[in-house]
Amino acid sequence: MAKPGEAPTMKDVAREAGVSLGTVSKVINGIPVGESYRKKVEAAIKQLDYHINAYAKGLKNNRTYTIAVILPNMINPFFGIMAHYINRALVRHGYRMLLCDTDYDYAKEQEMVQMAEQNKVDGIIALTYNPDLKISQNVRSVSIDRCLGGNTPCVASDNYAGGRLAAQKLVENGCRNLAFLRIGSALASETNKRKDGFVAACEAMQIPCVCKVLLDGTPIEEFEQFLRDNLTDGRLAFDGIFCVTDKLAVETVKMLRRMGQRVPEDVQVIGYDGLRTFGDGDYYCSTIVQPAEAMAETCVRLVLEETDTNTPSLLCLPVSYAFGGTTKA
Amino acid sequence: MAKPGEAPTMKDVAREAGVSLGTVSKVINGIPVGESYRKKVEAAIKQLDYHINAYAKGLKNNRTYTIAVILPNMINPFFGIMAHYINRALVRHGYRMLLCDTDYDYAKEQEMVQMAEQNKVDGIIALTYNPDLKISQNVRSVSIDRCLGGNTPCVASDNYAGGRLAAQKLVENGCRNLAFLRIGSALASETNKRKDGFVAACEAMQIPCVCKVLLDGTPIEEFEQFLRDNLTDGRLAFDGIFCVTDKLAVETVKMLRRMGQRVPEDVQVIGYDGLRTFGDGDYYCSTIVQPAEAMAETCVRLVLEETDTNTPSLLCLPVSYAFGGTTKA
DNA sequence: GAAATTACGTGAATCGTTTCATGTTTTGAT
DNA sequence: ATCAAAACATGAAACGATTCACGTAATTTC
Repeated sequence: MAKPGEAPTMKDVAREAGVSLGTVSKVINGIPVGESYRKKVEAAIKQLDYHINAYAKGLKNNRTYTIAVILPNMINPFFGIMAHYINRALVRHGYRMLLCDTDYDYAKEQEMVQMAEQNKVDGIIALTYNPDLKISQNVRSVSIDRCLGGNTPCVASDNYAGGRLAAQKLVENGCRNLAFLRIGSALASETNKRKDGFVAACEAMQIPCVCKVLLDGTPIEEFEQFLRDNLTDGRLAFDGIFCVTDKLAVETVKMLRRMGQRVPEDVQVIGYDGLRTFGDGDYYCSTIVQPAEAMAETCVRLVLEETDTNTPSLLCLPVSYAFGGTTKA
Repeated sequence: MAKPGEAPTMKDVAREAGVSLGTVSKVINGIPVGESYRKKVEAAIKQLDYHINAYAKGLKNNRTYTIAVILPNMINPFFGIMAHYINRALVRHGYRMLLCDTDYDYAKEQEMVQMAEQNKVDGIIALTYNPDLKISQNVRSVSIDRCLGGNTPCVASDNYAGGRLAAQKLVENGCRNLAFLRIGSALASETNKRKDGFVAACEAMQIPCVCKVLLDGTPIEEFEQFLRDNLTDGRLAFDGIFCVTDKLAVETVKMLRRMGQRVPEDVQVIGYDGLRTFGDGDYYCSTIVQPAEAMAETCVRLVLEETDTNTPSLLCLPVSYAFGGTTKA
């Protein structure tokens, strides 16, 4: 060993094994080398407990095998699930994940993108609702659920089809007066298409449909007010509600029950995301299931692959419906 | 700019600004430098859109401002919450988080520790149930909920006090026949103390208490069998159950209801963790709340601080009780 | 106003890898 | 036995940032 406290370097290994630096490098990188040499080097590596210095390697190779994943918040189970599957796919490809939880802070988010660029990550996967996020063209990037423009392809669930599916299921289950509830950013995101698909399906089926959209940050109580405004003699004007997320659906069910409505007997509710309690239990509510694993794998494939002019700028993955007790079926 | 495609280096900045490398370095690191020089350098940096290369910096400084966080699975909300607060605390200290989701795979976990060591992270925070995890003494480390020995201090909620608190609450609420349910690793972990505290409190209060412990991987149905074995004429032998996690508590409530028991009227159930739906809604069940944020901050403080011989090897943070509908209060 | 002192910018050396032109050894053919 | 070709180990240079011994210019002192 070189100095007791210091980590050994390739030079130490070379000295210990009695070979040259280049030979050690070859052994480490699996480049063919004479049998006897390889054995000597391997012995020395074990002997010194040598670990390669990823920073020196990254400096020389200009590759770090690290992908930055930027998302708003890890407490929200949907983001946790995405992070899990993205991590799994990255590890399978020999990459690591630098995870940046932005805490829904746009400034922090932009900082983290810069940090990622400085860190010379090999790519960025961003799940963000920040409309102004700027990602350098020099680094490979993929976004989830929001198109960022530039060279950044976007992976999303098929929000439009999901909206349609929600409407169809509600109508199949006997609903004749529908409502759509959404809370979120005012800006165009793929998420808006949930509404578009829902409304389009309602029109096609000639079913009346009311939309209530709140801006991010509005207290959730405004929905309760909205619902109460549509209540006459204990009867709600809607018998089917599509909520833009499972989280909102769960809140809505609570509000409805507070108002004396029975779910699903009086009103049926469908959410969007496909979340389950603890990841593997029941669904929180009847829901349109996002293909989280497929989305994660698609992101990873895109961020690692060479892009060409044929790379689509938006990839929509198919959704499905899952019964979760807040509809009749 | 040097070459069109290449990222500019400090050398390019120096040339553009007409100063030396050392001056550029000083400006970047906030070391005082003549006003006119600083301005020239700052202009050049903006002009070239220069970003420091974190790998060259890491190589030279032997510090990367990156902490590896190892946890079993990001889908489990408790781990997501811990990751969130750990990330927040790290960012506040100017550090980044390399997150390793091991998917409950011990081999992968050990690999990730090695990867972290290779990557020259400045420290490791590990939340693991692997009894044999080896962490090099050369890297600062902190564990959560399981003491790993060596130089790795452990941060945990006060599991023993939590167990006692659960027993006290159940008895306060009128229970006179208690049970403890646990599923998990056979090996000693801090988590075992939940049982110890619970049992000790029962003895102190002279309340009978039965423990049922299953090994990891056992199908959950075995608990149902256990409960049915304690059912005579529709009456369960227990009127209060403490489950080792909220997840198990939720499953247990489901089983009890399937068996025709009313919760909390016939049987009261308390879990452990303090999880809430979507992070900010209601508790899943009545529960002993782990101080996740305080634990995260303690971990970060420990992993960044210089250790000395006075550093405790185990830090237990206080827990609290939260009502979540599966007890009478 | 000259010498001494301070202030500060400079650039070569360094961190631990990888790469490639070079040199040495081995192999095989004649 | 000799030589050409192939095979393969060698180590200096390079990646980009930091540091520190050095040199130059500005300031102070008597």
